[in-house]
Amino acid sequence: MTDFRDVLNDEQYAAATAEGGPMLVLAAAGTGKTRTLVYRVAYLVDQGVAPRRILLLTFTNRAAKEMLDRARAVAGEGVGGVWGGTFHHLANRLLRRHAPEIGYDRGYTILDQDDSRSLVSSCMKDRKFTGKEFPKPAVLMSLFSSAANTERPVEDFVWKLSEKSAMASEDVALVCGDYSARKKKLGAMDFDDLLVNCLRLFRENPATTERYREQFVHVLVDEYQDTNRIQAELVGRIAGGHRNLFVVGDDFQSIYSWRGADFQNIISFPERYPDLSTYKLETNYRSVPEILAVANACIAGNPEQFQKTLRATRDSYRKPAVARVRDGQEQARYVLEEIRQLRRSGYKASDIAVLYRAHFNSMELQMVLTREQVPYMITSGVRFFEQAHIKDVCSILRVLVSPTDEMAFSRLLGLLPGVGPKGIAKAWSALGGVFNARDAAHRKRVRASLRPAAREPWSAVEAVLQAYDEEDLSDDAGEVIHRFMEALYKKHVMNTYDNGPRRLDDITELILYTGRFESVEQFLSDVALLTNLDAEVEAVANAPEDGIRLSTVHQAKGLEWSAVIILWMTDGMFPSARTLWESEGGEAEERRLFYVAVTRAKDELRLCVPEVRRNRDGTVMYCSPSRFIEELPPDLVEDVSGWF
DNA sequence: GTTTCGGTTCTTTTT
DNA sequence: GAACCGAAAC
Repeated sequence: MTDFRDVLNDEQYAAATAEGGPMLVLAAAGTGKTRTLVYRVAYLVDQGVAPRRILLLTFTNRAAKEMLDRARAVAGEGVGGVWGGTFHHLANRLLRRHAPEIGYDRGYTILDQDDSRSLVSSCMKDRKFTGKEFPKPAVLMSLFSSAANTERPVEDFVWKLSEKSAMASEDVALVCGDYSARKKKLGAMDFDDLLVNCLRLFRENPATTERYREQFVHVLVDEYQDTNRIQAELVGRIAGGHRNLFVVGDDFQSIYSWRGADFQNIISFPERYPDLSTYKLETNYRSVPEILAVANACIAGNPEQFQKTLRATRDSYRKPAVARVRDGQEQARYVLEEIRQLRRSGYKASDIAVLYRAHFNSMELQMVLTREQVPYMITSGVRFFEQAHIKDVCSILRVLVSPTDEMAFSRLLGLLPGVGPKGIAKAWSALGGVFNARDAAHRKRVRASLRPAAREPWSAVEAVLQAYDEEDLSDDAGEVIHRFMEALYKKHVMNTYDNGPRRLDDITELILYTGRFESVEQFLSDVALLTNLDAEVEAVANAPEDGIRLSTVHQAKGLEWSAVIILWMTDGMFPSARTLWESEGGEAEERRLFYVAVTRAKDELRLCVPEVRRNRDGTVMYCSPSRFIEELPPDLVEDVSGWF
């Protein structure tokens, strides 16, 4: 058995082996937060707590998996029984069991962002809110989400719409109501519904609540500063019995308020739990002192935070560099040159990351890296599981599992040649709003409603649907997808996309990925909740060659690299102009985001400051350097401008 | 009457 | 890219 004292410092040890009750661990960046959580889990298992009575809530599935894997290495196989995952996963798991208690069917489908958006779009069209003067569906969607996550009426958020918007606040509420009704009719929940409904379950059903309160003797929450109000209440209720609530977080790294996260949750934690014990982790093992000096300086001015100062343990090295470049092109060339330099001095490609505020910030760099054949990895704006081709092949599974899933049906039928919106609507009404793909009569009815040119390809799809029962494929999602690909989809991809082969590779990956699921239902239930980071873990594991990592700062949270280059440090980009005017605490949050970016770096840090931004029409826009650069004491950084 | 195709415009952050 | 719009093609 491991002696925890040998592997943890005093701060970490105190937290990991504490007795119980409410506990707040304030863990600054790079101070071994994950390590502490891992050993906390291992310690509890070691102490004889049954793993199934431990609940570990994390921000991503990747984090949960990593922690449990590491805890297993310390405390043995028993750790496998710990409940670990994201809030959405927990909610989904509970609702699959208890949905009927709040008036839902157990087999509800989960709408991902893409599905939600098109459903909102369809609601807007029904009310004739179409045209340039109306907000985009995605914008309305975000209002609905804000309302759901704060439990306030949607009218409270219409101020976020542009003043030119033609939508009155009653109209917004109307569409919001329609959207909820449509979801109910489809038997579907969006991401927010999962949380909201899970909370409803707890509020309305004391018996169920009691059952889980009893089960979970210990509740551990990672990244507590990024929980929203619903999540905080969920945690509070579920841990309300045994009151062993262990929350870990860093208010400096709260960067999700636009998604409803309320860092008051962590700030006011001591008031809500007066009997808590607090632990601070401030010893940083990751970064050289010069990088920590920049991190400490940039965050110091933010209001309302727990005072923490990163203490360095590593030896002095070089100062972070600020490179003032002309424009995006020059920035890309600078980054390329720096990457080559770092490689020459011995860093592996996978030791280097380029971080930025928004995905489109990396376009120029991507072009340069591609041209120069520098391998790189990127998780783009579109999530793996929301790409068109992935959703296309999943639609046949969805149709098999849920007869009321109109969205999947539309998607599937739209793949047939010569079938568009009208053809789909005709078929759906011929079916009377229910398509049971496993019923031969239903399949025939679809066939009859199709125009002749589409019937032949539909027969091929029918054969796949038929085989589902006949050959009992309900435990093999991969096989269904494979057959569908052969029957129809391969041809479709090759005719539709110029990067067809790559998309087919993705699908092959997906088929492999289905192997870990026991049934089509289980696969579908999980797939909507998988993030691109989760998918990427697989991709990276399978990739023979490593590359430079390109990432948004948000996606880089929790990760670290030897060398980090940050792009577009200009006012308007970083901090983002929109955030500044859209929300009150915008600047403070952007500053925390910058803090997160800086603290990803172990040895080398470069900050790029372009002077101008080129618009599409060729005009240039002058940019002032980011206020985050300007407010740094000049002696903390080295100016390397003019290297060219 | 429908579907498809080609051109144009825009791009914050994510479970 | 992908969403949207108008025009060509079926």
